[in-house]
Amino acid sequence: MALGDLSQSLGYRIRRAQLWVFRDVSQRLAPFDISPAQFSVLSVIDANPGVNQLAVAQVLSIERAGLGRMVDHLERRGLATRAESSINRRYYLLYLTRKGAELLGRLKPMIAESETSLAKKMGSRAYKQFQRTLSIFLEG
Amino acid sequence: MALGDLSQSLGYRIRRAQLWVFRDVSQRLAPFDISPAQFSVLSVIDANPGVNQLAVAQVLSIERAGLGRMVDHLERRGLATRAESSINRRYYLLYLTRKGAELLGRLKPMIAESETSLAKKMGSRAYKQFQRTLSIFLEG
DNA sequence: TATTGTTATACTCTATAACTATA
DNA sequence: TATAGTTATAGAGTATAACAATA
Repeated sequence: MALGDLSQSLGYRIRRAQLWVFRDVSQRLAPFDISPAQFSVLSVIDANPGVNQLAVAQVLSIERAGLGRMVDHLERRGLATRAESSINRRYYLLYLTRKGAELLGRLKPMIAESETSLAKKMGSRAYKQFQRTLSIFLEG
Repeated sequence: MALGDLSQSLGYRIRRAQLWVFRDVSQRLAPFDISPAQFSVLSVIDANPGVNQLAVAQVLSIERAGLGRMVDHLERRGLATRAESSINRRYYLLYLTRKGAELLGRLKPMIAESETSLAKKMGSRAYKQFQRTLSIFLEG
């Protein structure tokens, strides 16, 4: 069985690598009922307490409408809160609750394990070079 | 604005790289009303005339149910056909129609352009090393 | 006028299970 | 019993536009 043109496509290989990572991360986070996307939002709020929704959507390069629903979900689970801004009343200031911060603390080792398994699969030398090269995709 | 834990995650960078590639490919294929996933199926059928659906799903690492619907769609558009197997009547033998083969011929240069833009963004040296390293994700 | 967030809609993907027909 | 394919369903992700409130 041949992949045809796909076998020469780096874009397709990146897609397959991403699927591998996504499945690995999903399995490790499943016991906590957290998706990779939810982890990413918790991480950004944790790193930027009081951030507003649009800024989170922009740094993650996702749509604000989808992020709003994600925050609804995190709020319903008691992991994050929306506070009103006294400076700009269009903003919601996002914070992790204590419960959210505690959960994130337990998720971090799972993500670290996933990174380790990825480094093992790729080889640590390639892992480091990839880190450098792929940083260009974090903007835009 | 900080990404928090994500900034140290290669898995997340791979995700962002994949999003970049996906958007680039989608834009280039949009004039033909073809998605990246549809292109991948056309490529595999082209490279393996008479292949059955399960084999296509397996080589692309996707679900057979989803692939069935994709083939429905390609068949309705006159790009692929299902033929009955005289050897094993559970099989559908998949082929590109002439129209499908002609379309694929016009899509290939678009994908090649996307690969070029990716190589330019990453640097050709990294592009080549990535090709080698990421081949491990093509199985399983 | 432009920005932040919400709502609604629709489409795609993904995952699962149950079903058929064939082997 | 196992395999190839279909059908149905539900959930998640994505994209869009229209809208309200605020700047």
